Amino acid sequence: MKRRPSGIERPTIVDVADVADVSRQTVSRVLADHPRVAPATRLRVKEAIEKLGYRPNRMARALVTRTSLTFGFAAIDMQDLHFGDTCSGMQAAAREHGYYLVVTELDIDDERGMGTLETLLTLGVDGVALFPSFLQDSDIEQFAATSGCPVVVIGRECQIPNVVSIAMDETAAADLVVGHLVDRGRKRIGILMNEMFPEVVHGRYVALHRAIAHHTTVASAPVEAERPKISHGRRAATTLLQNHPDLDAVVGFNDTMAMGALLACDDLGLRVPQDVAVVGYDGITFGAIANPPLTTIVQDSIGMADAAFRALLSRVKDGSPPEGESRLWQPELLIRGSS
Amino acid sequence: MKRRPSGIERPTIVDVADVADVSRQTVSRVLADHPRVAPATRLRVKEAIEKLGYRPNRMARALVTRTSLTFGFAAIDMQDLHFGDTCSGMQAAAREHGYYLVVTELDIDDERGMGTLETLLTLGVDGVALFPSFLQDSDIEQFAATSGCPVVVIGRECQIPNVVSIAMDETAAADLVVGHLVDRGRKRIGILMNEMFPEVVHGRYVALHRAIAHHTTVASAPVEAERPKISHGRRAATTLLQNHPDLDAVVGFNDTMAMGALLACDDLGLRVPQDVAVVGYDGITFGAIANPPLTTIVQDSIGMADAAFRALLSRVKDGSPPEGESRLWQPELLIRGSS
DNA sequence: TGGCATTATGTGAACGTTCACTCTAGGGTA
DNA sequence: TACCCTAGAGTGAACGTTCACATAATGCCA
Repeated sequence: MKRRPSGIERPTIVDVADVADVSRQTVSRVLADHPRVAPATRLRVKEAIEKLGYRPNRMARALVTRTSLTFGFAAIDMQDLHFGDTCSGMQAAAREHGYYLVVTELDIDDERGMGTLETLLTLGVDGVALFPSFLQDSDIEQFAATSGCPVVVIGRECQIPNVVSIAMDETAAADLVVGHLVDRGRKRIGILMNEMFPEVVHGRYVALHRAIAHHTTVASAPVEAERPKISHGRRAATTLLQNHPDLDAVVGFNDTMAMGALLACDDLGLRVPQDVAVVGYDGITFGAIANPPLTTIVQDSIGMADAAFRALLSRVKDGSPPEGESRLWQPELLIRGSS
Repeated sequence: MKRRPSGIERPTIVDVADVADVSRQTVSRVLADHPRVAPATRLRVKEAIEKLGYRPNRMARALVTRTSLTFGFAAIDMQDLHFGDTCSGMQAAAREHGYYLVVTELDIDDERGMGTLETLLTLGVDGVALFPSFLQDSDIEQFAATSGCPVVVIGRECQIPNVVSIAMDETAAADLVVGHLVDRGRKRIGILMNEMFPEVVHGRYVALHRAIAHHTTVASAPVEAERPKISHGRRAATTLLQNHPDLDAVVGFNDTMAMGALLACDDLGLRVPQDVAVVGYDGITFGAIANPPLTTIVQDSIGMADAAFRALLSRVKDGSPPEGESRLWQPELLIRGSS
């Protein structure tokens, strides 16, 4: 009696072996480009593979090798504009090295998102990239310790044993932003913060505060926190500007919030950049069509994605972290019309 | 001698069985919520699972059941703004049903993208969703036939045996757009087309042409085709408007191109909407902050993603397509300042 | 008591692959 | 001839799970 539930039967290595009249081990050797196969045999096997349309079963292979040539990529939010760049970049790097990327969205509702990560493990990934994970450092640390596979955190600096973090230099970015604003004569800067995922947000928050204290005569900056969406940014900026009429600059946690701030300025009859300068983070394309075009901090998403992949790969290969694993990525300031 | 290459040993079902002092089959039954397990035994097993932190190995399970509870989601472009919505929606639906989604980006460079799809199969997915696939119908047909798993195409209507397509009603959308423009007194409409992926684009192209021929006195509309990016849209719109000074409306293939058209109008000193009306497709958030805010066609991405998942699921479960599989999704017109 | 369901649990094989090892034929060297 | 080496190919076991079947214990009824 057949067990196979339905559908087409995909050929197995044994089918190939039968057709080529060799053992399955020989087929396996051809697949792995093992040198000790006679040229004639190799040819016969390759023909059989072609003829049957055989594709090796990665699951069976992973079961015995304990290596799936697959990395997991766990993101908070696939609608995030960075996600696409980073994920594409990692996919490209992975493909180049014969790896496969399994992408998943962490479930925020799930208690601390750990459940989804565990499921990723049951899939047999060899390593995991967390795209700016909202998980707490302690959770990541525990996961890294018990998962038995390398872990990389992208987009957020963190000091966790055995975890590589690929992140932008927030201090440098804040210096660029605040320095630029001060150069343009701004004296009083307000901040639009992301109220979600404190673990992710904190570094930028602190860096901006420090830079403002350092570059301006005012020791602290007023802050309004909301979700990182246009409408929320608009609301937060309205509140901020109404409560602090002396502000002559607003820095958004990201471009989306900053674009909300542009709308808020319009609502309040404030001219940008004459009355208020607005700066964002991320360098999203749509910043260019904002009115006025948005000044923003850009980072090398693709390069960071590539580094993340290489970090995982080198960990898997020889267990050691790659060179310069914790170097911070330098941001650039893209000056446009809003400042 | 140990084989395990490195890292933590994850407990297996046998470890659990040892601790709970039962057979592995009993553990398996507890995992599957099989009724024929004594309550006391069930409790003991669950405690052992908890104590060891055991997670079943999906690959081993998939090997024997020939079912991985995993669907593949293949996208052209993860930076596409629809991608996030659709993918999130499918993930949510999948998670709800105990399924897992493996997301991958099709490699355009790869000869017709088939290689990536094949790799997806070696991962053992139970079904595949193609997010608006640039693959040719014949390739999809062949893939559906040889893969032995259900295939769904999202975002593009196609008539392929055994393939469910989840798509918006392009005819209705074109009628909405053109009808609206004609209502506002527009007489001469130009089209900004996507030059990439003819298979994906064709339906919208034809529908718009038909609607224009039907609603206006002009039998045909001038078309300019470029890549669906802001800068390309700007260039295409400039060309279009310069070559056809009589145009009083421009329809963009998507919001991104339409936003390029807004810039082009600004470049050419044309007022929107007084001189030229501009309409896009997709309803992306940033359309709201364009200047003026962009009129656009919106579709229910989440609902479509959900339907795509259910289509795959019902195929896997009983081999039959779900009810009303090929119904088209109705678009809505979101009227804003640009028309 | 015998007979027969019914419930709870265990056993061997299988899924498709690779690993560690064995076997064979042929050639070179002393 | 006797010996060892090497290239080429094969064999059984293992990876971690579930399936189909077998077994043991229990309850019920005649």
